[in-house]
Formats: sequence, C-alpha cells, structure tokens
Amino acid sequence: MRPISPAPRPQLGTPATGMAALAVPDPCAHCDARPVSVCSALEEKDLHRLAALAEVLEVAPGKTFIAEGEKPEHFFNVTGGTARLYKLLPDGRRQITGFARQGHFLGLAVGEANAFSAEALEKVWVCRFSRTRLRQVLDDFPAFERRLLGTAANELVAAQEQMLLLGRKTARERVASFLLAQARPLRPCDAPPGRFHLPMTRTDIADYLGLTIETVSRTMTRLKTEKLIALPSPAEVVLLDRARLESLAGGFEEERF
Amino acid sequence: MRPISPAPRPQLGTPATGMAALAVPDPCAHCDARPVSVCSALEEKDLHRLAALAEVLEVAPGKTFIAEGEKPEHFFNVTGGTARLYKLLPDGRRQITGFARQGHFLGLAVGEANAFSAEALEKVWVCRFSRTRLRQVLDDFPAFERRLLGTAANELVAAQEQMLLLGRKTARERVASFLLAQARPLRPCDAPPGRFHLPMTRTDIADYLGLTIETVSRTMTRLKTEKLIALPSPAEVVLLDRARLESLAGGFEEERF
DNA sequence: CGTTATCTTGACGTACATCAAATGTCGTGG
DNA sequence: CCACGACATTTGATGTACGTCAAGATAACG
Repeated sequence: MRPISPAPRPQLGTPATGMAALAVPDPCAHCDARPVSVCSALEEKDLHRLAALAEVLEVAPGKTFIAEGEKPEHFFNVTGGTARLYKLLPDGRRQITGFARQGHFLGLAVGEANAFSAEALEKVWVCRFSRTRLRQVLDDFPAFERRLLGTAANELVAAQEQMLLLGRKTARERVASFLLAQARPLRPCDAPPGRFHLPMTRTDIADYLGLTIETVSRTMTRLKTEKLIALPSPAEVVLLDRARLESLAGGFEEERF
Repeated sequence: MRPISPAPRPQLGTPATGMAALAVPDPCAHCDARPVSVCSALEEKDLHRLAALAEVLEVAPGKTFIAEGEKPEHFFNVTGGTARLYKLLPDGRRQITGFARQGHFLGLAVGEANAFSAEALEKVWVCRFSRTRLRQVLDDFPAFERRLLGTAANELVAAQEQMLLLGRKTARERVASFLLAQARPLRPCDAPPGRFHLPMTRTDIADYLGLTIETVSRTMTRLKTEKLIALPSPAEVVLLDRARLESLAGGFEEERF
C-alpha cells in the first residue's frame, strides 16, 4: 500500500485562533517582501491602493489559513516564514504540492473551492486581500495582472518539474532534487548558499517527494556517508558536492565504480 | 529501477517536415474551437486582430511542435486532435505532464526555454502565434490576459491534482482517475460520455501515470473483469460503474468482501 | 531532567518493475 | 479476400526499490 502519513486533519485557523492581525502603518511602503513579490508590479505612487486593501496577519505554526474545498474568499501574499501547501485523500494520505516562502502569491485558483490547504510550518506573515476588492484594483493595473500571469506560468513550470520527479525519479534523485531546490535563493540572481536550514520535518519532505519518512531518512544518511552532503543537525544541511548532486537530481546515469 | 520507456528522442517538426500551413480565409470567424478557447475572450468585432496573427497549421502524428529546452518563439492554440506534453530525463525516462486537446493554450511558460515538449499524438491542428506579436495584442485587450490567467490557474489546479495522483495514489486509483478524466467533456456543462476513444497508447498512459505499460494493462484488465469498465477494443472504453470508479479514483477505502 | 516528538536504523513484506513470450490488431500487397 | 509483417497489448514468472513494522537514538522543551 501507499504510505499514510499520520497527518492531523486540518484545523482551520480563524482570526481568533492562530491568526493575529497586526496594525501596521503604510504596510507596503517598507515591506521587505516587495522586491520578490507581485506587488513590485505597482509603482511607488500606486502602492497605497494595495496598502488600503492589505491586512497584515501573523499565522501561528500549525495553523491552516487556506482550507481545501472551502470557498476562496482571499488572496494571500507570504511576506515571511514558510507554509506547506497540500492535498489530502479521504484516508489521510497527504501530498504536499509545494512550500510557500517569502514572495509567494496564493489563491490564484479560480472556481468554487480551494484546490489545496495552506498551513504555517513556522510562524508565517501574510498579506491578506479580499478577492473581490483586489479584483477591482487588478482591473486598474494591467501590469499587475500581467505579473500575476508570469508567476502563474512559473508555478506551472515548477509543477511540471515536480510531476517528472514524482512520476519518474528514484528516491535518491528526488532527495537530491529537493535539497538543491531548497538551496535556491529567493532571487535567482543571488548565489545559492552552500549551507541552509530546513524549516520542514522529514514527514513534510516525505509527503512532498511521494516517499516515506524512513526512505527520506535513509537516503539522506546515504548521501551523508557518500560525502555529498553533511548534516550538522537533522535540519541543517551543507552541500559538499553540488556538481554530483546536480547530476544525480538531473537523472544522469549513476557513475559506476 | 524506475521504468525507462522506449520513447524515441524528439524529432523537431519544421514546416518542411510534418507541419503544413493551411491557407484559411478568416480562420477565427468560423473556428469551432473558439467557444472552448481563450479566443472567446475577444469580441466578434476584435477577432480580426487575432486572425491577422494566426497561422493555421496541421501537425502530422508523431511530430514535435514544441521542443523542451528550446527558446520559445510561439504560442499555440490546439483547435483539433490531441498532443502529448512531456519532459525527458537524460536516460530516456519520460513523464507526460498532460494531453492537450481542443481549446488548450500552449506556451505560457516564461523564461529562456520551453519547459516541455509537445508532440502530435494523432493529426493535430494548431493556431500558431508569434510571441512578440501576440504580446502586443494582449496589451490592447486586458480581457484576453485575464482569460489567460484563468486558464493558467485551472492548469495549476490540474497539475496539483496530478501531483497527488503521482505521489500518493495506487496504480488502481491512478488508472481509475485517468479514465474518468478522459471521459470528461471539453465544456464542463456537457454530460460526460459513458463510452469514448483513447487516442493515446498504453505507453503514453503509463508515462502519464508514472507506471509501466504492463501495470497499466494489468490494471485495466482487472477493472474489466470486475465489471467496472468494458474494453470493446484496447482503445475503446466503456464506463460500466462510474460511481465505484469515482470512489476508487478519489482514494476512498476499497470495499472489503 | 523526565517527557515527548522527531529522527534514525534494522528486519521484513509487497506493489509494482523487469524480463520474456504469447496474442491480438492493423495496414499492405499479392 | 487473405497472408504477412510490424507493432501494440496482454499475460506470466520473477526481481527489487521502497513501504511497513518495530525498536532505539537524538533532539526539543517545560
């Protein structure tokens, strides 16, 4: 059988439980997520239009701020922290479809129901926008809509890459791909760090890669013994041989000895 | 090891090989793909703007009209036939990320290179647009861009559903999901047919579902012996018990006997 | 420092892959 | 119309990568 993660059923975070609204004066003007967000499509002078709609919220770890199947009322922009996006099967099997970091725009999905749930992995900050009201702003700024289309296209590319991973890569290739993706900086122009922190648990990684925690753990320790990576602690990763990891992740033939 | 399909390396279709330009007067005006395409975002009176850019092409079966890794020069709109969209690993493992049918818009991916290849499964008709020139038309019609965003969002939802399938569903659940998806009509309002034709081979199905042809075949014959489907011929499918197929596809507990 | 959750490691099981061969299916030409 | 070849599909026997079950070992925390 397929693995069933002991993932708890989602508990919806409401403003009363786990989501605190922060009173921030002129939030967009000095938002450090702006350069990596769709918001940068707006000029400085138009920023107040956005700021007027934005509710700045803090989501506590473990709290769900988007629930699969519910009617989507808001758009979100993640300004800090990391969230997991996932879908569940009725028996509890979970597939994490992505992790949302700073700059990630959520809630594009049209239609009657959210296609996935979003849950704070660690403390998360989001800007929340009413769908209907943001819709109006969008109509006034075609550049914003164009930017949104660009991010959607990028996400589509990432989704296709993930399908290749889930459908055709081995556990080793999946873990290598994952680690390299985690090492990718927010802005592509920046150099990727050789050492970084994993905010998610092994269970999250497993549910993202279509594996079990045991397989993830075993694969990581094997990469460690082969000196491709180091693990100062379970959540700290050091990439020791990026070239071989890249070749592994890309699905190149394993070199024989 | 993961399965390696004997998928031939892509051979790029050029106008000289496998892609025939058709001289069609006023192509958009009586295009039967329009109601299900992004083109319907334009009003009748503006349609000539689009028609002026559209090249109507016929792609022969097996010909590639988008090549992964190449610089994207065009957008495509599929007006007839079916194409497979896929990614390859260097050793030939293939993941089909989707099948493009009538109304499917291709080439959204921004960036330097196509994220996937597209190949005609059977004879395919496409409208081809120069990227730069369509870009200009898009600027004049925000409704068109909005519609594009809508389709991108829909594709994203489909991609997430497919990740759930690839990461967490059993072979049985995958095949059931696939058959039900194939039975879905082009316009959601239409009733789904109980009997339909599969334009793709078992190899295509396997590469789409992250399985091997043997597993696909075995799973289909098992569904047949269990009277959930009938297969008058390998490519003809009849859904005999849609309810149980839906429950299987949705990942509900298998009923015990 | 217990207590508890997370991670690692080992022994074993299984769903699906692989290898191999039989059986359609279909277009082509005699 | 039928024989033939090429290829797609089905079916069977066997292998294995990864899942499951079960302890331990670490790390996190009040």
